[in-house]
Amino acid sequence: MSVAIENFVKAIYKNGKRDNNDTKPGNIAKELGISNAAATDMAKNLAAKDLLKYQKYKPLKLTDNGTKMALSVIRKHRLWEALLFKLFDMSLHDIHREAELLEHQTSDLLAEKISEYLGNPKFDPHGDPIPNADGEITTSDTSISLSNANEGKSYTISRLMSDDKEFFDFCALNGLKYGNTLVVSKQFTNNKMTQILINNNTILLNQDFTSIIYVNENK
Amino acid sequence: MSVAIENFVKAIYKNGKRDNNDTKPGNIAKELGISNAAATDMAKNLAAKDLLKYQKYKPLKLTDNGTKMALSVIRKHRLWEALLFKLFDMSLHDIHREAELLEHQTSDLLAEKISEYLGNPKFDPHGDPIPNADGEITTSDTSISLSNANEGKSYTISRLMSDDKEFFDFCALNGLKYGNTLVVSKQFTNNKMTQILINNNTILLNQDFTSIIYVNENK
DNA sequence: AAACTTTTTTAAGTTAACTTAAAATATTTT
DNA sequence: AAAATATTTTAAGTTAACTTAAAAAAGTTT
Ligand SMILES: [Mn+2]
Ligand SMILES: [Mn+2]
Ligand SMILES: [Mn+2]
Ligand SMILES: [Mn+2]
Repeated sequence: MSVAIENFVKAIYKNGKRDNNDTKPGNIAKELGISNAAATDMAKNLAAKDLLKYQKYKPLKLTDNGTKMALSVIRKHRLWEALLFKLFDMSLHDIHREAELLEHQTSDLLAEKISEYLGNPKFDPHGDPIPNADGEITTSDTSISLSNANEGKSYTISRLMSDDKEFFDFCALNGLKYGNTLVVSKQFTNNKMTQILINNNTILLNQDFTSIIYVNENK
Repeated sequence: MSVAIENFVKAIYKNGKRDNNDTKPGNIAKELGISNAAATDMAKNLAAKDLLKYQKYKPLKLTDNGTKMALSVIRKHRLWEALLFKLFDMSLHDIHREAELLEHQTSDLLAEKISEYLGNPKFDPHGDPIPNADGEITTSDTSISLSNANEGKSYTISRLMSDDKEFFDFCALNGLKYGNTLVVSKQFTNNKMTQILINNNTILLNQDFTSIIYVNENK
C-alpha cells in the first residue's frame, strides 16, 4: 500500500483514540494537510479496499484490516524513534520527523531486527506504547494528564503526546522528559493552569501543555 | 526531488561508471524496470531541471547538479548498508533491499548522524566507497577484478559489486567476503574461468562472478 | 422552524509517473 | 548499400493523489 494510504489510515486510528476529535473526513484532511475533497475521495477508495467503512457524512471507521495496517505503521514509527533516540544525539522532534518517513519504507523483517536489537521495548522515547508484531498493545496505560493530577503529589512523566517542535524545545529547556519526576504544587482549576516543581524550578503550565503531558503518581 | 528522479539519476551515474554499459534511455529503463518511453520522458523532464543533458539518440550525461544528487543518494544508500550491517544479522542482499528504499527518506542531518556514529567509514559492507557529505569519493581504488588477477598470487577481497541474491548466497557459502584472503590457482583464459583457493577449498568461477569480485594483491 | 454557517460531497481538472502502439532513427547483417 | 533488426522517440492513454469551485447536507443560532 502507498505512503498516502498508510498515513491516512494512521491518522484515522490516532484521531479515533483522541477523545473529542472525531474521524470525519474534514478532521483527517486537516491532520494530513490535504483538502476535504481529497479526504472524501480517499475514504471511498479505502472502503473499496476493505480498510474502512464509509457512510456519507458519518465518521470513518477502520475495519480490522485497516486497524491492523495502522498499528503496523505505528509500530514501525515508534521502533524507529526508539532506535534513533538510542543511537544518535537528535531532538525528539527531529527523530519524529525522520520516523514519519522511514515508517513507510520498512519491511516487517527490518522492524523485527530493530525491535530485537532494542530488547523488544514496550515504549518509544515519547512514552507511547509500541505495538507488537501482531499489532497488539499489551501494556496497560494507567497514566493521567497533568491537568487531572492532584495538588501536592509527586509524579513521574510517562508520555509527552506531541509532535510539535516548540513543545519539545520547551520540554528540553525545563527538564520535562520521559522518566523524570515532578511535583504538582498548585492546580488553578478556573484558569486551567497547573503549577509544577521540577529540578527545583517552579513553572506554570497552561492546558495546551498539561493536556498532553501524562504522568504516573509516585507512591 | 521524487524517489523516481533520485533512482533515475543514480542509475545513470552507476551505468556511466560501468565501462561498456552506456547511458542511453533504454539501458536506464532496463535497470529500473520501466519502459523505454518512460525513460525518454523522464530524461527530457530532468534536462529541464538541469540534472542532465539530453540530445536525441545520444547517451544521457549528468550535469554537475545531477552528479551531486546521484552521489548524495549513493552516500545515503551505503551509510544505511553500513549501519544495518553493523547492528543487525541480515544478509547483504536484504540489507541492500532496505537501503534501496531508505536512501530516499533520509535527511542530510540523519546521514551525518549515521556517518558519525560509524566513525565516518570510507567503505560499505560490499567494499564500495562512501562519498563524503560534499559528494566526493576520496579513496583511491587500486583493486582489480578477479578476472584480471595473476596466477599463483594471494589477494584480499575488496569489493563485491552486485545486488544479486544468488551471488551473495554463493559468496556466503564459500567464504567470499570483504576482507577475506584467497589465492588464484589458475586462470583459464580461453574459457574465461578462474580457479581460486579459499578456506582450503578449490572453486572454479566463471566470468559472471570474476568480473564483479574485486581484490588487492597481498605483498 | 427559519436562517445562517460550517462541513461534506460531487464535479471537473491537474500533475507525475507510468503504459502500449506506432513512427522515426540508428545499428547490424547480408 | 540495401535489407533486416533493434532502439529511441512520439503520441495517446491510464492511474493515484491531489486541487478548486459549486452543490448538498448537517449543525447552529436566533
Ligand atoms: Mn512520533
Ligand atoms: Mn508517515
Ligand atoms: Mn547496495
Ligand atoms: Mn532506491
